[in-house]
Amino acid sequence: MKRETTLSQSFSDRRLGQLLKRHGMKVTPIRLGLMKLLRSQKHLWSAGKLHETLQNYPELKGIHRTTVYRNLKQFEASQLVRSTFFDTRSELFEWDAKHALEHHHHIRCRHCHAVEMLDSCVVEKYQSKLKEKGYTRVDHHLEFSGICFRCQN
Amino acid sequence: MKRETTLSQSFSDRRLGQLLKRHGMKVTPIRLGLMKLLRSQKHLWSAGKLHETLQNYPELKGIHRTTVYRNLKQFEASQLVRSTFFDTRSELFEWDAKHALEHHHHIRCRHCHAVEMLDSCVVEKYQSKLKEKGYTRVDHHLEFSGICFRCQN
DNA sequence: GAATAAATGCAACATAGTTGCATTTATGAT
DNA sequence: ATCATAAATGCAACTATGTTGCATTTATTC
Repeated sequence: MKRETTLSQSFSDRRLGQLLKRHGMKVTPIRLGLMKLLRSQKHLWSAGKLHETLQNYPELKGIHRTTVYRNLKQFEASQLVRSTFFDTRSELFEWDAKHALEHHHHIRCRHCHAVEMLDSCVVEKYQSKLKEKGYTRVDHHLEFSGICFRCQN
Repeated sequence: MKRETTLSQSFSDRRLGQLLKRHGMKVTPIRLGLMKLLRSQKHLWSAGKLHETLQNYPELKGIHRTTVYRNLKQFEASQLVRSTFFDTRSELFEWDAKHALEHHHHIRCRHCHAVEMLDSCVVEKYQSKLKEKGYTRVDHHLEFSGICFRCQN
């Protein structure tokens, strides 16, 4: 058991390490841990939750919040993650190392806070109208919320 | 001059006071000041900006942040204001005492931060699709940004 | 294995907002 | 008009989220 875990981890680490180097970042245990968490869950980690969860890795216990924030900023600059926000106070990050995620939005359950990814965007076409109003580089932020089927009373 | 100002103020105060009472709130100078600011500008005040601006009224100098936050919460509960947020960290409030504002969104200039109100919503229809996915009470948050014509280099 | 540039930890700070509690004020009843 | 009372306000402290400068440690390159 120990062997498999180690093996698969080191295989994974190698690929993630390459990714970091390709973007001019050094390969550190914290970065690898962050990447694994971000990648493991389809979407949307907050910096706080990532920091908290990393403490479960014994070798990463005690790492500093600041480091998590700084690494997330770098990941974002290198487009390894994208960020968004709901009406929570914190920025949320999702893994997109392969730039494979098309422009999309999410719906979050206001009860259990589960997030689901949505595949289309109804807004993009509308943006041309805003350009007619004189705006350039128009962008938008759109997120949905509701009560998911699991949480219907 | 003094007379007109006082007169118009007291007329305005009376109407605003009625509004407060109708919603079970006492009529206080701070509340009247907040309402006037919110009402005076078409849209979107932050709590901080409201607090700062109220200090210009000599009779309101020194009021406490907490009071502004609490009053805004109450206004929101009474639907005298609506709140939204962009990617700024703070919640923004807009006056809607008459519930006359139809569901709408805004576009904000990423350079000068000016906000313009938009009159239509392309998203509402789409929400029925989300209900088909099992979500109830579906809502959305949508805001646009761009560079307005005044800020094109 | 040493040099060096980057990453991390740490303390301090910033911003936005909240909470409990004591004091003050607005209001309705007398 | 005054009083009782509930609500509003001020204040201090606290929370959450994030940032910055600087000293120390670590990953990488030679």
